[in-house]
Amino acid sequence: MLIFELMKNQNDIAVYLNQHGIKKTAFRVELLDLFFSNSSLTQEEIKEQIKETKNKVTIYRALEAFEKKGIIHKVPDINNVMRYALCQVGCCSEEAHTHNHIHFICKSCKSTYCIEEVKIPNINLPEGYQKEGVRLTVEGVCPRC
Amino acid sequence: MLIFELMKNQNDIAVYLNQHGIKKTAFRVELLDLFFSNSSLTQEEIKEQIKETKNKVTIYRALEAFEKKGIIHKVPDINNVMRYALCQVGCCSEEAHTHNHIHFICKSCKSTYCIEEVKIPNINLPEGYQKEGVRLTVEGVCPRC
DNA sequence: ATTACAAACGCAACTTAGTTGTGTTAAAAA
DNA sequence: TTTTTAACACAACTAAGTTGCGTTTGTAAT
Ligand SMILES: [Mn+2]
Ligand SMILES: [Mn+2]
Ligand SMILES: [Zn+2]
Ligand SMILES: [Zn+2]
Repeated sequence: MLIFELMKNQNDIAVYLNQHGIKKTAFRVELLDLFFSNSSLTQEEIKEQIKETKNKVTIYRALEAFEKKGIIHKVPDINNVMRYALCQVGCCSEEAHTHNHIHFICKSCKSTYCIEEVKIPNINLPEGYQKEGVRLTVEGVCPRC
Repeated sequence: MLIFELMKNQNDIAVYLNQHGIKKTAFRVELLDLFFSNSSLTQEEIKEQIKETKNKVTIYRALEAFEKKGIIHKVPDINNVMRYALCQVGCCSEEAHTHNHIHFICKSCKSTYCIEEVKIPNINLPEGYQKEGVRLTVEGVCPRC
């Protein structure tokens, strides 16, 4: 289920935040709202589009809180800049992030997509390696470009 | 074939650099030599261990040259810091990097390994996505830890 | 409604990765 | 030996991300 099917208005967003133990400040409501219309965001892009604050620290601390509560997750960019994207509803929580989808980065428009339809295949490592997490990123051209 | 089987002494290293159109300066010989004894290196780690220069720019430009010539390749770190590792002999060149192995990052000792034995599986993307490159990174604990 | 507490905010100051330009040095080709 | 060009060093810069601290504000208890 996609999260934005649940979010009809600002009030729903505030409730969603409260359910995750996050206070509904004007900025954090606006930030979560912004994630509904963007497949992924960098701190920079957020600063450009958000009205409620221009403070980098405030943005980073909100992102940190959202991630810890299982609302968003990190996606490494093509240039090693961190991007952030929504988690599926019910997928992640304060206890653990459980998604195992791949990420697609468009070389043309620089968008980053969470491709839920494509799961990360099982990887068999050589003797002695203990696997704890896997990241799989595909680069190329997205359908819109 | 592993590159360090070929490199018996400093002179072999110099020849190898020249074959790739890179001048044999004391620093670049020392740098290439350093890669033989390290599974991967960051700019920072290089600066700590190299005697011939402490200049960040010199290091970055050497890494850039090595990568362009197909001698080393980039590996994104767990914290989005770039690491660098040797390419297999005959695998890559000035024309193209052709490796498709996975990378393993040890959470304990922070080492990054190129695991040549494990190839990146084929990924089938949804309609409309054009694949150009794939990165697969596994995090966990390495055999030595 | 008032109060009390913790979460969130804003500001300043900092660290570190990575880049760009320019003049100088030195390796290799002519 | 001379010429060419890659490589180097230095300074100055951009941008990501972090830390500490005093202030403000949301929320829940009284
Ligand atoms: Mn994702
Ligand atoms: Mn590798
Ligand atoms: Zn695109
Ligand atoms: Zn290890």
